[in-house]
Amino acid sequence: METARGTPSGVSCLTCPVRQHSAWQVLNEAETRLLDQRRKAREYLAGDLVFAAGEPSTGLYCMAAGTVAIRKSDGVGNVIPIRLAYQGDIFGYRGLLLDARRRYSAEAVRASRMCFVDRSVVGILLDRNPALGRQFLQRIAGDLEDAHDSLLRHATLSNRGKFVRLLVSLMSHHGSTAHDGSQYMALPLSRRELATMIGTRQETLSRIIGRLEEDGLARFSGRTVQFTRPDALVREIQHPSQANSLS
Amino acid sequence: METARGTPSGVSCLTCPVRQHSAWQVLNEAETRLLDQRRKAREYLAGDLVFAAGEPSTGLYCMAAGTVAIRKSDGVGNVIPIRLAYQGDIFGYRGLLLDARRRYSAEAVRASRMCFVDRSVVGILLDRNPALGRQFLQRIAGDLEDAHDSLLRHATLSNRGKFVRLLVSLMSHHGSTAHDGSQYMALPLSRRELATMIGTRQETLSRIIGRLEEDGLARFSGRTVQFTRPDALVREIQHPSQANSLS
DNA sequence: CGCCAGGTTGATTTCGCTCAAGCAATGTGG
DNA sequence: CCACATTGCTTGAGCGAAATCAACCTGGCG
Repeated sequence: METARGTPSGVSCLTCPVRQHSAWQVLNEAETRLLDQRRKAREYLAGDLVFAAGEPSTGLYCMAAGTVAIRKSDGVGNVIPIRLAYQGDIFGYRGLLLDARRRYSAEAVRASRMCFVDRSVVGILLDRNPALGRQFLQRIAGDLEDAHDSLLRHATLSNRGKFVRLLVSLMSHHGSTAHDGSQYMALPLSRRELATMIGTRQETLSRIIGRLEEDGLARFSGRTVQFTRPDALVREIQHPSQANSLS
Repeated sequence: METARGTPSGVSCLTCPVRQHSAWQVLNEAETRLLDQRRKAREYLAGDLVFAAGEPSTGLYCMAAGTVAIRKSDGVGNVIPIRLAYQGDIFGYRGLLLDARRRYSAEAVRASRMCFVDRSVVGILLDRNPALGRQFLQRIAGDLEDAHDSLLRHATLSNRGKFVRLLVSLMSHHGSTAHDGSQYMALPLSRRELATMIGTRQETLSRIIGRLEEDGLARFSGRTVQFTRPDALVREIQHPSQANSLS
């Protein structure tokens, strides 16, 4: 939680290091100033709910620091993580742009700081700057691409393959590299959730983890993971198995 | 193929029965006339490729009749069907709006007739009528929703459950109801493709089909399916299994 | 201290993938 | 018109992977 409180929230959007990587990059100075005046900085602790499925969409969120998990659930208690949002990511635009109720829940998995932008402000900016609409369109198209990639991988990869992919992707956001070339990170999700992301049970994941350790590819201890040979893991998923040889 | 040739392609967009259900519904008469003048009607036989992954996106397609399968493939020969497009559906907008190369392939699975609309025309219409952009945005968001639903079902449903869902959804587009309340249709895809849509092998699907017949829920013969008790099938997926009781 | 959530481990069974054979419908060339 | 190949689908046997059920461990917490 120190990370979130570390940076003061009183800074301006104009100087925000996040801006040039976000959808706001297309705004000019006047528009950015408007955004800055009307935004509301909010802080969340790990476990806090940002919004829940079924709520009306009142605005969108721009991540300044931390990690937020976006999850989808059906009516009978099944929940799957859809994606994680990090610094610079904007989320909540789907419901807002469609003027629909939230179909996902968003929960801070670390202490996080983000700016809330009300729908009225987004509407003004969209009217003034058509490029912003195109930005959001591209984000949604990117989300769609990700979802289809997941579908394809679910259909073709082994559980181990899926998990390694997931680990490598998480490492790219959460990881640090040590002096000896190994990489390490703190897992942002529980094993149970990691298991549902690859479509298996927690017990199965536990055994997969055991096998990865046997093979000397990674070391797990609580929430921390270390890739002892990062290149070997990357090679394992870049040289993928033809069709369904689910071995 | 008679279905496709049955309706003359010389009709105007203004009188097209498809229009009021499609994204074009927001166009006024002048805009519709422009669309009509610049569209190019094209005919495809079953098996014909409309576009392939990797091609540049030169425009979009509006289905007048028939069925088109949109598929995604990775680099090593794995292919999964993403969705089927029917009369009134528009496809190819993703690549066009993002000005990107095709990421999917589109193949006519029945003889089909569709109108091709060049990117220049789409650009003009988007500039003139902002509501059209919103229409496409909603379509993409809908596609995203579908993809996430698939992910959730893949993670939670049994193979049988997934197949029944797929059947019911296909029936809603391809099916007819008989005098005795039973429903029937001709399957638009091969068993192999149906199998990949639910993430299994064709042999497994064959056994699932056998079990459905044993249970007296459906009858299969070649490409035709009959739901003897449609309500029982719907009940099977509406009263879904809690969590992963993959029985 | 006992309780609980999160995680691991083990024993058992079910499921689905693989390999292989067979079969019906369709096509092809002699 | 017949031998033959091809394609789409079904069926069977064997086996490996993963789900299930259950016990157990660990650390955190009232």
